[in-house]
Amino acid sequence: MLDLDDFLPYRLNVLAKRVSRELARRYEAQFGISIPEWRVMAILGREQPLSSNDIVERSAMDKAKVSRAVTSLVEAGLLSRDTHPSDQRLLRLSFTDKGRALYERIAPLALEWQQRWLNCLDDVELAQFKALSAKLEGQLEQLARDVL
Amino acid sequence: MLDLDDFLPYRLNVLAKRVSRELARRYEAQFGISIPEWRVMAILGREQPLSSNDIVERSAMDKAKVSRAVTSLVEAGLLSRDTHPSDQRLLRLSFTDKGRALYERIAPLALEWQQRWLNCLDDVELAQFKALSAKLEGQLEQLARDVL
DNA sequence: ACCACATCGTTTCATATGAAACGAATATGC
DNA sequence: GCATATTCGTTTCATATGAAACGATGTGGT
Repeated sequence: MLDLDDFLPYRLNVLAKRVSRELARRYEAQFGISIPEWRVMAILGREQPLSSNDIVERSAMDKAKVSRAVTSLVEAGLLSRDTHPSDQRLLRLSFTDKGRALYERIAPLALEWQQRWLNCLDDVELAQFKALSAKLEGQLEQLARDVL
Repeated sequence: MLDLDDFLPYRLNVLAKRVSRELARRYEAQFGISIPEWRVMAILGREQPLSSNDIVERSAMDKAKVSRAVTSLVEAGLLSRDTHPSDQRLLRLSFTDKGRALYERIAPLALEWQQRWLNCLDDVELAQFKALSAKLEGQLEQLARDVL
C-alpha cells in the first residue's frame, strides 16, 4: 500500500522545503536577500565574471529567475552588470565592493549553519548521504531520459 | 570556501525539485491531477473519512493549498465533501467510486515508478538513506526551535 | 443565557514561478 | 554579403503560493 510517509519523493520534498525555509528566514531577515539572489552570489563567489547563462548552467535555476535575481542585486548595488566587449548579448556580472563584502559576511554564516545542521551526522554518515543523494540524482536523469 | 555543489540545502532542493518534476509530468499527463491533489488522494487512500485539517496535519501542506486541492478534486467528482454531523465546521472527505478507482490505478504506478528510481540503491543503502534523511529532518526541527 | 475566545475552511492579496513570446546581437549556410 | 537560424537576457502572462483576513461554527467561563 502507498504510505506517503514512506514515499521518498514526498519525504524529500518536505525535507528540502523545510531546509529552505530555515535558511531563507536567516538570509532574508539579516541581509535582505532571497534564496535565488543568494545562489547567484554564491556562484559568483567562486568564479567571476560570469554571464547570466553561466549562472543558469551552474545554478539549476531557469533564466527568468536568474534574470530577476540579477536585476535585484544590481539595483541593490551588489553586482555590476557590464556587457561583454566582443559579444554584446552577454553580460559580464561581477561583485561590486559592497557585493563582495556582503558575500564575505554571508558565506561563513551559511557554512556555519550547515555545520550545525550536519553535526547530527558523523563523517561517515555524511559521506554516505552525499553519495547516495548523488546516485539518486543520477538515476533520476536516466529515468527522465527514458521518457523523452 | 562555499561551493554551492557541496552545499547540502542547495543539493537537496535541486534533487527534490527534479523528482517532483518527473512525477508531476506523469500524474498530470496521464491523470490530470496535480501534486497537491495527488497528496490528498494518497492520504485518503490510507484513512477515510478525514477533515481538511486532518489532511493538513498529515501532508505538510498549508490549509489554503489543501482547501484548493480538495475543491478541485470535488469538482472533478473524485471526492465527496460532506459536513460532519456533530460539528459543522468540519468536512468529511472521502472518495467517490470514481475517486477510489483512480486512486487504485495511480497508487501502483507511483510505487512502481519509485521502485525504478530506487533500484539504483540496494536494500542497505536505501535503509541508510532513509535513516539519514530522518536524522537530518530531526536536527532541522531542533534548529528551528532554537531560533524561536 | 451570554460574551469572549478558539477552531475550521475559504478567500483575498501580494508575491513567486516558469513557459513562451520577444527584441537585440551573433553565427551559419548559401 | 545576405537571408535564415540561433543565442542571450528580459518581459509577459497565466498559474501557484502562503500569510493573513474572514465568516461560520463551537467551546468555555461566568
